[in-house]
Amino acid sequence: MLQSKLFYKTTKNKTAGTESVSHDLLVRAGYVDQLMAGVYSFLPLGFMVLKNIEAIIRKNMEEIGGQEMLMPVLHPKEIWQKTGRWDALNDILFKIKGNADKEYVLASTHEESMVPSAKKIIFSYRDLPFYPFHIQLKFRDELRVKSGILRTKEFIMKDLYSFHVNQADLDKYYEVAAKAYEKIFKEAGVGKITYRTLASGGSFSKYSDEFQMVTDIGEDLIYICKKCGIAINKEIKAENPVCPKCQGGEFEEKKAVEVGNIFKLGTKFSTPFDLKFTDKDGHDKPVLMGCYGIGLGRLMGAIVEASHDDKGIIWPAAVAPFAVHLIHLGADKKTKTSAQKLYKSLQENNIKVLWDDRENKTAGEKFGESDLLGIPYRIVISERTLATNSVEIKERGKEKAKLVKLKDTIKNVRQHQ
RNA sequence: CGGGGUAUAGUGUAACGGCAGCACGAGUCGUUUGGGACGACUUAAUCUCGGUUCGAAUCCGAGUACCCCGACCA
Repeated sequence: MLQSKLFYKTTKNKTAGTESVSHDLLVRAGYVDQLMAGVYSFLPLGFMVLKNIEAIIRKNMEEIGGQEMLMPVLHPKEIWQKTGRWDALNDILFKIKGNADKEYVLASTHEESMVPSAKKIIFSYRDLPFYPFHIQLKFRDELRVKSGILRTKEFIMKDLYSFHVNQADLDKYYEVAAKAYEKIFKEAGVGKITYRTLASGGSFSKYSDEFQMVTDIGEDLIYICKKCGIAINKEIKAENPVCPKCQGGEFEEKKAVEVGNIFKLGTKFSTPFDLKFTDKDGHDKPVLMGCYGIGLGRLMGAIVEASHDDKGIIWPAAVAPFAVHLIHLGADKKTKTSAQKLYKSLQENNIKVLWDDRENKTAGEKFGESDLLGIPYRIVISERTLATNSVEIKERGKEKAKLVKLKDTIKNVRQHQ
């Protein structure tokens, strides 16, 4: 991608009226654009990051048997009345009216549309288990939006729903899903600061597991067990003075943001929709369900909260919009030609590269913007480096740059990927 | 929804009740090119409605929007 053609604009000025770092940086660096409170566009750069996050999630869901599908956002009122959530979620549900005053819901989650589909597919124990998932927009009229893309009224979420013949099968799969979640956060570059956290199950069950990323802007307080590394949410800490996993008692208190949550739904939704199956013994039994969510935009914001410095964002390689930020300095033809060649060569080797091909920009401007954008590798090519047939490679977030022979550039970048 | 704050060019900020200015950005031309260049010219703003006043960006009232704190959530 040529930077001169990229649909974005950065600014040196701090975004007015923003408190959180991710909000400020993502706006300033041209990743997102706010349309109103809690509603954002993902500009090309931001969309690239979002798609990278999505790809990691999709891959891991498919690895545990997930089948991706797409569900409607526009729901009829009746299915929400059936589960009681037309009233229960009244505060956050967007209810809209169509022709002839017919009422609809902009879906805030998708059990209500998933279960009716399952009812047409699942009849026998032979039809179970199933693990459909989807990645799409959901709407919640949050009473208060917060911190840029960390809490919004419209957000992209992955939800996987699992259907089981009995509790043992649900319990087993729940652990499989939890492992997949740990893998997702690890692959997204935040595994070391994201903790599986025992939390309240809300209206679904006694307990659920949250995945909490430690950052100062976090809204939740979690207690991390120093012995085994799992955590407990403050909301249920009083009930669990010792670690429920290893019985250890020493905790470290941290602020964290919830980037994922998994629930055992049990029969919460199969009962109202009368979703049942015929078991081996010939009797009808209710299907047991689990649900497993991750907010993609929130994860993106949380990553920025956890990974930045005073100059800008520092993307983990797996989610970065580009692997390499190529910068040429100086106006001489030879430098630009060499940069052009390197750009082509990187592309031919399937290394995602953003080339700052702009003229009339000083080194300072290019470097400053590069730091703000946060692409993992910065490659500088200039008269100075070309004097030794080299380029300069610097990792974002590290102080030192190194000179690498031009012909070894690709190899060098590869090694670090 | 309760509480607090803010509202001026694209962005960030000034202006005692008396000529709306500065910086960045953007545009044209020229000169520049290793950490946020230089010169010349240009572009563009007082949230809305009402009130007070000779006169309102400024004071008052209402509305709206945004940010922050609380309850809730991915």
